[in-house]
Amino acid sequence: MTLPRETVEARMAAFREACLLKRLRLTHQRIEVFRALASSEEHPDVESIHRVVRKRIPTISPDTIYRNLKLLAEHGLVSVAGMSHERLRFDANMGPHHHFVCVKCGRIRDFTSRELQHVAFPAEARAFGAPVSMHLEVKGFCSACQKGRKT
Amino acid sequence: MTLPRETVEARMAAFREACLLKRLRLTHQRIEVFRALASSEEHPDVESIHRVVRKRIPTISPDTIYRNLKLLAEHGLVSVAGMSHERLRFDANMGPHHHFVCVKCGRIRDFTSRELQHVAFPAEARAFGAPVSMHLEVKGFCSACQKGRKT
DNA sequence: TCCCAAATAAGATAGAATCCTATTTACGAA
DNA sequence: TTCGTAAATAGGATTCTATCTTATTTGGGA
Ligand SMILES: [Mn+2]
Ligand SMILES: [Mn+2]
Ligand SMILES: [Zn+2]
Ligand SMILES: [Zn+2]
Repeated sequence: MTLPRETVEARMAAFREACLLKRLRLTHQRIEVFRALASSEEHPDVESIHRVVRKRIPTISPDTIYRNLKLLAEHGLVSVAGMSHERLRFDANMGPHHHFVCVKCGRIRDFTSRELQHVAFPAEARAFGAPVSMHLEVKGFCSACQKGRKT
Repeated sequence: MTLPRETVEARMAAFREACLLKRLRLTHQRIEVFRALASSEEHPDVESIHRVVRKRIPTISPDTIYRNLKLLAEHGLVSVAGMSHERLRFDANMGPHHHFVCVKCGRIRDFTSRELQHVAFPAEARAFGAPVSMHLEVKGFCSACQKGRKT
């Protein structure tokens, strides 16, 4: 809620534009859900957004927040922070390494990179506090899922 | 299950060693749970590990898998793949950027890095298929959580 | 203004992860 | 080896997030 008003307004304008283009109805619920997210730098969860939107639309249901955010994510208007939110998955490889994650089948493959091995914590990240680890996640289509993919 | 036997045996030996050192009891359940994970490159979930271990210990409960993996993760003997697994969190910032995630309070902060901006997909990752995006996650203690931290 | 597919509200449901507790067990000490 | 005890387990109960179902409402084109 600390974003400059003009940034939020720009996002709102782009949002309305994109919804018209994509034939997504501009319900007040949808607009207020997006506004709450677009006004935040906190990467909020559904409950947090619900608390905000309920001030303007007291009867809005959590399901509407979920439904809209999922829809907007599918249309590339918002994104989900972090990795695909499935069940917990574990790793016995405790050496430093990175992951290639297939966005279709969910398979996770390890890799190391001589280049990246020596990359220090970015100064921009260090400004936020004390980094302790770094993990690169490359998302894409694995070889198996790549063949037989549309277009 | 395609890992060389000697790799698995080395991991088992290190595991027993670490458990003795940390005074973690070497129960059959714990040993077999670790063995199942240490024998896999698939970053398996609890259900998958349960299926494997049940062949040797038919009465083992899923709770025992969860409990042991959580314990072992706290002791740094295994790790959890991907980012902290809490509820879904959303992002209206659709530009390319990375995240600093505080391991204590869970706060997520955006940053960009001129260096990283121009890093191509690592060849090692490209070998697995067709990469589409890349995201760096720096974990650490944010400034607020850093002060007043033990040691 | 009318129409209807899209969207919503509210409760039901599903599913992952954790909790509870009686029972069993690993392992240090005698 | 045996014993005592704190740690660990099994299995059912519980919690909690996210999705689904369905009756009702509504945005927006005609
Ligand atoms: Mn890995
Ligand atoms: Mn972000
Ligand atoms: Zn795949
Ligand atoms: Zn913090």
